[in-house]
Amino acid sequence: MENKDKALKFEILKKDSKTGARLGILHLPHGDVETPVFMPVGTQATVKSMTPEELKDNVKSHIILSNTYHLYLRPGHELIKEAGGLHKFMNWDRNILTDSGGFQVFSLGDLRKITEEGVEFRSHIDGSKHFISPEKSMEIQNALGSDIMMCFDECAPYPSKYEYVEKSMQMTTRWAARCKKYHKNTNNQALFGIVQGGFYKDLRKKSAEDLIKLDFPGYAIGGISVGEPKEEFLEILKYTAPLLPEKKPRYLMGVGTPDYLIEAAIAGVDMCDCVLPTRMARNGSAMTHYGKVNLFNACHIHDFTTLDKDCDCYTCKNYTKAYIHHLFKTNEILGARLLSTHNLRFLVKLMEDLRQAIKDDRVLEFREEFYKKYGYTK
RNA sequence: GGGUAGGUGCCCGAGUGGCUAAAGGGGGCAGACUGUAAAUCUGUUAGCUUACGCUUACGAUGGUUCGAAUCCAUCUCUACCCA
Repeated sequence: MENKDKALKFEILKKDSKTGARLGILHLPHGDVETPVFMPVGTQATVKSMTPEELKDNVKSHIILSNTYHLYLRPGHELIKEAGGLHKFMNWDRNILTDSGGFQVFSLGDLRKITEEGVEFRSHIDGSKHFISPEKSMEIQNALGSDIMMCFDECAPYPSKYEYVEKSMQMTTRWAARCKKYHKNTNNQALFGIVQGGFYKDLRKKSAEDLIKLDFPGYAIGGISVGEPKEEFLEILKYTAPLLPEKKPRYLMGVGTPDYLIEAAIAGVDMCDCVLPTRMARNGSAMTHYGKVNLFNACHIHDFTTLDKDCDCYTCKNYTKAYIHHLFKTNEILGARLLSTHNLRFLVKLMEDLRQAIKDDRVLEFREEFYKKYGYTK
């Protein structure tokens, strides 16, 4: 089953006996990554408000995301190539996964026009017109030099009609073949395929089967967590993950609440990413073992306790809720930084704990304990 | 002492006869955020009531009018200018 891609080797160390969860290591050009893993998102060559040192020392992250579309627009992939690649440009010597720009096809709404050839965008910055094809996305990601690249795909909105999703999924598969064909730097960059098919099981199955024929070193589940109810999310997640090759890494795109991460791992997913921890942080909310905490709320004015007594992060070791509340009330940027540190560490640590639970073969117990504390009724 | 401009809801501020419980900011209180068009967005912010609604409200008092934050008179306070 070894394919010719040298950039990635995936090793599965252990499987949980009662769930689909697995413990693994991604061997990548910029070091090993233990899985299941949560990957912080740094769209514009920066995980907002965090330095790479903080990501290493405080968050303890080994892989982050960045974005093709954004970096293509600014500063331009040629400039990043000139800088010596994205790692050097942003001073991050661990792994980087780049999204293909496919999600922008979804999120930019009426700023774009999709054809078989590719997608015509109007820049969200200045309105200028741009065209990204599967080949162009590969060219950009090659120039960026990320360790894992993503195929250019279309992420269908929720809800969407069957006929639309079917056509969209088929095009995504054709685009995947074109990506695969164009991408030559397989020794240094692993290219993942993305399963689409919305919330229709037969389409998910078809998408997975066709992509597997193309033989990618890893597979992502896209088009999920786009506003659907949790039951539908779980249904499609549990259905889709096992369709993907057992021995290859599975990446669930765009998932970042603690419960979704746990459910994803249990379904057999190895990698997740999300903007949620950093965005929530900038907007004043913290994820904690005891549920969500909004630091803007007046109940923290005199609260000189720490954010989360079970957290080992820099913020929780050094600061009180009263202080962080004050920082947000006064619009001080340090508030966003401290909460970003905490939220990212919280999710990275959640995955560390989950990995330990897999080692100890007690994933379901771990989930129950976590949910009980967090306040989930499930 | 004289003159001028003003006093609007927690604050700033629009409003010059009915569509005004009163625009818009700010502040306060809450909510949302899931491959980042997000340090963003949404709701709410006189009192009573589940609600219909009722009661108090635009410095004070009195008046004109079917009807006044808006017009008139007096008083009062503030700012600036002149003595």
